[in-house]
Parts: sequence; structure tokens; C-alpha cells
Amino acid sequence: MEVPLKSTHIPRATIQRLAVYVQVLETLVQEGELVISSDGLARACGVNPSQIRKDLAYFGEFGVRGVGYYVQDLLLAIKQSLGINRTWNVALVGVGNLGRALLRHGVFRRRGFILVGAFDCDPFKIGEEVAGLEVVCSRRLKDKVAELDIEIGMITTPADRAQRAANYLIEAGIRGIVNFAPARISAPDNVFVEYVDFMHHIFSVAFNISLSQTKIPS
Amino acid sequence: MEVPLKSTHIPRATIQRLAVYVQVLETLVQEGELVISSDGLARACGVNPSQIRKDLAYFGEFGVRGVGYYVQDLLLAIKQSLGINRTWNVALVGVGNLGRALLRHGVFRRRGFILVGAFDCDPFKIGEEVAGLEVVCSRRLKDKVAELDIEIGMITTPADRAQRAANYLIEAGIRGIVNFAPARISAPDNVFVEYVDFMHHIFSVAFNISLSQTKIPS
DNA sequence: CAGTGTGAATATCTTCACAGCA
DNA sequence: TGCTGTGAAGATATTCACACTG
Repeated sequence: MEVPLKSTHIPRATIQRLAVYVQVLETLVQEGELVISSDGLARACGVNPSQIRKDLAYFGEFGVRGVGYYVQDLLLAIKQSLGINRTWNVALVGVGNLGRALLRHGVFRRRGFILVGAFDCDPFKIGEEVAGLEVVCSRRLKDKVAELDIEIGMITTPADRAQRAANYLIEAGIRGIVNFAPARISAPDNVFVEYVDFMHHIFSVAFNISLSQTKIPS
Repeated sequence: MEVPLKSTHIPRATIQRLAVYVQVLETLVQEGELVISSDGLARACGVNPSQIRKDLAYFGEFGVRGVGYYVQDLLLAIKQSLGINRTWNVALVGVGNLGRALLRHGVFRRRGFILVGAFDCDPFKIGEEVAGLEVVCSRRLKDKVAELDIEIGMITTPADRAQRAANYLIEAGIRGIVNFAPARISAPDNVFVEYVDFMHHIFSVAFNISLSQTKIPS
């Protein structure tokens, strides 16, 4: 019965919500808002106010009693807590439709995740330039990861190539993987894997629509 | 043909896992596997075996004691339970890099979600053809949704246009929205909204890497 | 007898309610 | 007074353990 240190175990759900808070706080900064209460932020994020206060309490005390949170300060504090007040170099494996779109998508760079390498095993794609990057053979990942100081990999291959892409990344010494391919992958415990699964979101919507149509309206 | 629900409320987490089971079961079908135990499926999905049994129990009894689950039957049963043993017509709003990639991405059609309409408000994009679809002015959503029998909308606009896109969709009588834009949107209760948030996955990976580097190994 | 289905036990997450501070 | 921070309560979700069955 290990008592998890407050700063050690943070619920996964909390991390997800912190990402939402970052999103909302950044728009608040743009709109010139200086202060926000947990109530106001809660409404904007669609969550319960005490949820927000509890989430923040895992990392420290960022608010001012009777006032609320200074938007800029809170944003910075959350970013520091998440380890995103710095830049991360990212490799993308699989230069298909989705890979290209992500390479060109500004949102990663804007948030400090810099796509510094694009990899594919298709000889027709190797050498091509996408979003200012030359597509490199996946086999050369190991060299490139070391050379470019890459810590995170993104997989955008077809499902049946996802594991191989993961293997290359793992072998190259990457620390974490974001997998956009519709397949589970296996990795050692010290490599963190996250799945971006479009399908589960669409399934969820479809399920809820079906459910609401099945239910007899009272 | 209709599978009645055993329980009224199904945890959101269960729906997410069912999507994973579908993914894994489909590869098992391709590999020609006929039977799988909750243990085997659990290992492939990275979850606890009783979790799987409990998830399935919400919808019915699909297994055979002492044997396991017939892969094909289970897949079908889950699809029926989720309401995805049919096709759904989908509209995509926002034909940028990501929108184009999703229009061309086979995974939606393969799972029965057919992108039948592409919309944008940029006059330079209207009339263009992407993945066999003519890009139509977002203002014409209402007509098109009725004409093409669209029930689900996908938003792939920039963040600051997401709410407007949502408004068009809601006004057009859509039932559910999958929002890929990095912004929260508001919608009436009878419209189901799901957020696909790349950032929270990357944040999560970055956070875990940071954490593992901070921790003092004992 | 292997492996499902399920109540009971445990663990985890969320919300409440209020003390305490600007 | 107003709003944060937080222990305690309540709600959910996960895992265990075993009765039951093909």
C-alpha cells in the first residue's frame, strides 16, 4: 500500500483536462482577459469548477483567494507542470495523406513540438520535400534521431506497418510515441505510447445517436 | 437483429475500449483466427481480462464458457451494440490540410462512415474537387444535409472558425459532431460532440517523459 | 476443466461543503 | 465578501474470485 506522492501519480484524466485548460486559456490570453475564476474556466471547458481546482492542486497553488487565477500565470504554470514550457523535437514516420497533413499543420510547432524529421520506407517518397523537410528512409531513423536530438515519434503509417515503424523508433532510442495508425503496438515500459484514434470518437457519436433514437421519448 | 441493452448507462470508457476491441478483432479476422479468449483479447488490447467480460456484459452474453468468443460473431455483436453495423453519411467542414487528408483517408469509409459532403467558406476552395467530392459553400449545408441524408459532421477548420462551422451543422439538423479543431464548441444537448485533440496525446507523452526524467530512481 | 458471467471488494475519480485567506 | 484549496462523502470504474456451464 504505497501512498502515491501528490506529485507522482496524476490521474490520466487530469492530464487530458489540463490540455483543455491550456487550449481555453490561450484563447483567453488572445482575448485580453487578465483574470478568470475556476467557475468561469469551468464553464468554458465544460467541467465542474472543483474539478479544476483539484486538478491544479496536484501541481501547486496557482490562484488568489477571493480573486481567481491570473490567466497568463496560470497558463505558464500548467505548461511548466506538463513539461511543455520548452520545445520537443519530433519525428514523423509514414508520409501518406495524414502524415503530410500533420507535417503542414501549424498546431504542433505553435505548441512547441517541432517536426524535424519525416521518414518513410517507400523509395518513391524518399527524397521528396514536404513542408520544408526531406523525406528520409525509415532505416536511417537511428542516425537521424541522434543527430537531430529527437525524443518523440509520431506514427502515421497504414495499420499493418505501425509495429515496424514503432520498432525503428524504439531502436533509435525514442522516449515516447503518438500512434495515429489504427493498430495497437507493443513497446517496452520505458517508452510511452499514446493512441490517437479517430474511430473511437466517431463510434461514440454514432452510438449516442443510435441510443437516443432507440430510447422512447417520454 | 436489434441487440437490446442490458443496462441503461454504459460508461464512456467502455465505448472507447469497444472501439479498440473492434480494431483488434478485425485484424484477428484477417489473420484467420476463429476463437479468442478474454485473456487473449485482453493481452492484445492491453487491458484486464475481466474488464473485457464486464464491458461485453453491458450488451449481452456473447461468449461460450470453456471456449471463449467466436471472433466473427463477437465482432458483429459489438458492431451491432455500437450501432455501426450500418453506414452513416458524414459532412466535413473545413477543407484545409487536415480536411483533405481525412477526405482521402480510407479508414472512415472502411468502417462505414461515408464522407458525402465537403464544405468550406473560402471562395477559392469552393468548386474544387477533393477525393471525388466538390467543395461546397458552408452556407449551403442545410440544403445538402437534407439532400444527402447526413447525420454526422466533422469540423476541420481553424480554431477560430470552429464554432461557426458547428452552428451551420447544428442549424442543418445534424445529430453529432466530431471536432478536430483545437477549440471547444457549444452545442445543444441533443447534438453529441466529440473532440479529437492531438495535443492532449502529445502533451501526455511529453509529461510522462519529463516525469520519468525528474523522478529519482530508487 | 477451461473460460465465461457476475456479485462483491477494491481502487479511482468526481463532487460537495466549508475552512481560510486575500 | 468572494473565491481558492482541500478533506470528507459520494459516485464510478476496475479488479478479484468463484459459481456455473459447454
